[in-house]
Amino acid sequence: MPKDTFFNLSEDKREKIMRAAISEFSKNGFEKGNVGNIAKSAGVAKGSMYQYFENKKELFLYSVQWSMELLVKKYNKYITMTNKDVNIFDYFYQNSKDIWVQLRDEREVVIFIQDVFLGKYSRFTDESMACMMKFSDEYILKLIQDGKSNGSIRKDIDDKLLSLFLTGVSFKFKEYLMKKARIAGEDIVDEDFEMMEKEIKAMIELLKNGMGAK
Amino acid sequence: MPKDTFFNLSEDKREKIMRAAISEFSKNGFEKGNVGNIAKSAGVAKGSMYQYFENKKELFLYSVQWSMELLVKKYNKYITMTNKDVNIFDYFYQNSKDIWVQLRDEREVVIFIQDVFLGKYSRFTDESMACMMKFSDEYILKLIQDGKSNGSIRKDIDDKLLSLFLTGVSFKFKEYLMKKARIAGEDIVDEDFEMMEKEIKAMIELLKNGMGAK
DNA sequence: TGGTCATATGACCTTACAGTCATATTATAG
DNA sequence: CTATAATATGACTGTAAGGTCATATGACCA
Repeated sequence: MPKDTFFNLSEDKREKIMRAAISEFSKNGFEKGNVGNIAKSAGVAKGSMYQYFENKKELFLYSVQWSMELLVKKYNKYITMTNKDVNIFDYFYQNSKDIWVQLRDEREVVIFIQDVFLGKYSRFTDESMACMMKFSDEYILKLIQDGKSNGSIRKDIDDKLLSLFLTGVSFKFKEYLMKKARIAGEDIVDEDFEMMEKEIKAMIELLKNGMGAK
Repeated sequence: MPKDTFFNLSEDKREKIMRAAISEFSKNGFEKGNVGNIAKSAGVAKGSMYQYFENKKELFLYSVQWSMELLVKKYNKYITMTNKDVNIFDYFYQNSKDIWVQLRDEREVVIFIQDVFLGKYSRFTDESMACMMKFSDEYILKLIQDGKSNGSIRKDIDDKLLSLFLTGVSFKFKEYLMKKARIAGEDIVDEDFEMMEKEIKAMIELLKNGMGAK
């Protein structure tokens, strides 16, 4: 957690610092990520960074936290998630669409967070991060159990394997969406959006009925 | 490519060096991976490492190459792959089983290579590595096209999406197998093997027919 | 205006390592 | 047995970057 000094800054300045950090870590990873650069991009002195954060690791971990909080605040990500009666396929649909929308105006933050989840910064088996992952895993598991009891998911396969199956597809598909977004560039047109929506639906069809010919 | 001096060493010594390197990079990643440590583990002087390799990056890249070659040599991985009439589901089955078997006696090498493929060392968008990935992607695509024409794979979904679907599951499942292997420890018993075989089959069932209730 | 406290700053310190090099050792040749 | 080339070695160098600190700046109060 950052020092008090950091929270005494204006919201604007804090945001500038965090965005600079996210950008640097995204580009160069944790080890090569340079605190001096971050300071420069944010328009503060390097020494100041150490008035705000204990060390580079704390800065990194707070970058993750800040990003998550930003996305939650802006898009209510986890509020929609905790609704009752969420079908796992609807969840997949919503989640994919969310990411696509978020990529429009929060490209860097979304890419950063996805990389964190995809294990690019795996040297941090930090508890807080492990906790986030576990939380997400457990949510999926719950959806699976619900799906089994309401008859939308087959019952003959172990929950753990179903979860593996779903998250595997999910991760890969997100990766793909992000690559597409990168190619599409800054502004994503409606045509891209329609295309992408079709692909999400095709993916759900595969999740439901598999790739084997019937 | 290492210098001539390296190839003048005995096979044993070369192996010792490469295994030391793989172990170090696996444990600490590329940036934190220490050439001095590698030298010490391999029982040579640090200076010698620079008689063998131009720099750390070359050492790393050759570690990848060496690992691949070892696995191919020991298990004919890519020879079985290029057989005619390979069904994509059989391929998945064989591939998963291969990894499990290989984990028994080449744990470190397999884990290293998997991490490379899973993008843990993603700062290396090296051509040679990108090439490996592309090769593997294209093989999958070919299997999908074959599957479509011989009627084992549904035709109403785009190849690219099918490939995404399959590799997503595949990656995640491999990750899972490796985690299990780590837990099982040094020696994997027959019971583990049977359990794992059941799980592979369940996964293939999901790939074929999906997770939706029928 | 002067005093006190919080914050900003960048020169400086420290450390860790990648990479070098002069020298020692060993192998090969004549 | 000597000369020469190839290789091994580890002390040394250079440098990048994380982290510190004495000092400057500015805000707030009396």
